[in-house]
Amino acid sequence: MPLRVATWNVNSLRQRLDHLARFDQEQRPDVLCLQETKVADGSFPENDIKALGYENLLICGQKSYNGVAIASRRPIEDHGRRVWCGKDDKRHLWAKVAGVEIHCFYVPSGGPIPDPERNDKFAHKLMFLQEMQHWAGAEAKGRPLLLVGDLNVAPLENDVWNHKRLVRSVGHTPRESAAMAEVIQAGHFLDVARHFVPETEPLYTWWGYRFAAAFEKDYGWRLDHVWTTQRLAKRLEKLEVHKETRSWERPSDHVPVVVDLAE
Amino acid sequence: MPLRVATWNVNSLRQRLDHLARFDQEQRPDVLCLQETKVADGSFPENDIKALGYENLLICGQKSYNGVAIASRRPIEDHGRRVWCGKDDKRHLWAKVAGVEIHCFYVPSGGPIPDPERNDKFAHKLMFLQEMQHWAGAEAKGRPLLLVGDLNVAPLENDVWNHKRLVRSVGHTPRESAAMAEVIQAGHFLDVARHFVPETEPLYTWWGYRFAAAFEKDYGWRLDHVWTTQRLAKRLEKLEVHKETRSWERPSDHVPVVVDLAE
DNA sequence: GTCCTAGGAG
DNA sequence: CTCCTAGGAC
Repeated sequence: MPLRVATWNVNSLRQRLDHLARFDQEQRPDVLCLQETKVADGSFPENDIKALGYENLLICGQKSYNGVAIASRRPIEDHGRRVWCGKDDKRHLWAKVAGVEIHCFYVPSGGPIPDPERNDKFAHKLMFLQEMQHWAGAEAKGRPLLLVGDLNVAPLENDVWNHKRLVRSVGHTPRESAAMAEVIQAGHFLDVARHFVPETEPLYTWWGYRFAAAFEKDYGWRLDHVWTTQRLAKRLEKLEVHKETRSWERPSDHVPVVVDLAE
Repeated sequence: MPLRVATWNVNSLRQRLDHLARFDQEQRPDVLCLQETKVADGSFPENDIKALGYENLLICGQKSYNGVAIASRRPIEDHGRRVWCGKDDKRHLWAKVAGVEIHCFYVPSGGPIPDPERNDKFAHKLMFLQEMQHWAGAEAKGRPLLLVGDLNVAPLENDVWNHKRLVRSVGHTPRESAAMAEVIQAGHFLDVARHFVPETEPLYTWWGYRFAAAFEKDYGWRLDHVWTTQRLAKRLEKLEVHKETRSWERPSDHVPVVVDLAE
């Protein structure tokens, strides 16, 4: 049995408990990394998550915005979190499970305008990616580490439904793609989804709510990622993007991504 | 085939379209009188209601609060509405169907304190009932008229789950019960539900949301009423309170009441 | 569009 | 508790 890790931006954990239960039943991950839980720690639905069999919980949330959590069936051997850009806005958490350091990230989305001078949120996003780069070079590289989460960047042409149309849109600008490439380089990371699915094929994990037909027309973006350091690369067995959840009733705009690591 | 009329405070029509469809399929009323539609006329879900077979629609709504509607499978021969207490807050509508003048009312709920000096909403409710009394004596009496709706008064002891406890609560005060009795007297109305169900038996049409267990414990109130003038009394066939709808998913706090009039 | 917040109404 | 409004985030 491999170590199975899932990452999912649930867009409000309390609104997604049924989906989480169904997904869990169908995929049975060992570790669940959640983003955008949007719940203060005191209101976290601990019992619901434990009832699914996740006895080991790390939560790092706040009211309304952001928030991450890691739920594990297996013991958590070590854990921690880091504050990014001097803002404790609940975007990162890590847990060591079965010897693997699993990092759960929620990178800022970056606001509407891809210009750090005119848009503080975009500046925050770039700074966040830069801090990730420094951290990757200093701390991640060379360790048995899995980095997952909603990184809010679709770096490749086939990571969005229309590269030409979207290349000036936040999430797919060359500047963000370059920043993401630098994080990968600094940490010697492997982009696991693209390890299994060639760059020539479209691959998406997010379909917006705003256009009702976005999912039917497959107007998607690959914003959710799974990376490993080189030390774990040989243990990769498979990766699946669970697109079907996007057609469930009242879905998250993101779908879960599942990775299996041989033990 | 009798003329079947249903009254239902739906607590937002747009939130209750599925319930309405299910109720309609099971009971097939000829005329549907709705209260608390909470929708402006421009946003009324006309197509959904017509799709159920109600080709004849009267709507009288506004954004957010109140709002009434009459939907009929049979032709509407005449119709109208009256402004009560000088406030055009969408609480009344009437339609003549098969020779019967059907009046749909939504009486103000009356706020929390049963004192017109300290609570303008209670004063408004009492004034509304008084205007109904004048109207009943001047206009309703002696006509073939059916008055239905959420009257927001449970006038008898067994119209609430605990008379003693609730006798000082708005909706069950002696003052409101007396005001309602005066409307009935002025219009020579028959309280149809109590014509079929003895006053010694509890009979409710509303169970609040605030206590989760209100429905299971049967902490109900009879706020929704069906009255006829004497001229229609001999045509009464039956009355049913469709309590089962209160246990459907995401229900209104009120349940529909259905009356059959022989033709 | 679908979340979140808050306040108001019931 | 379940509606509604608005504004904000994504």
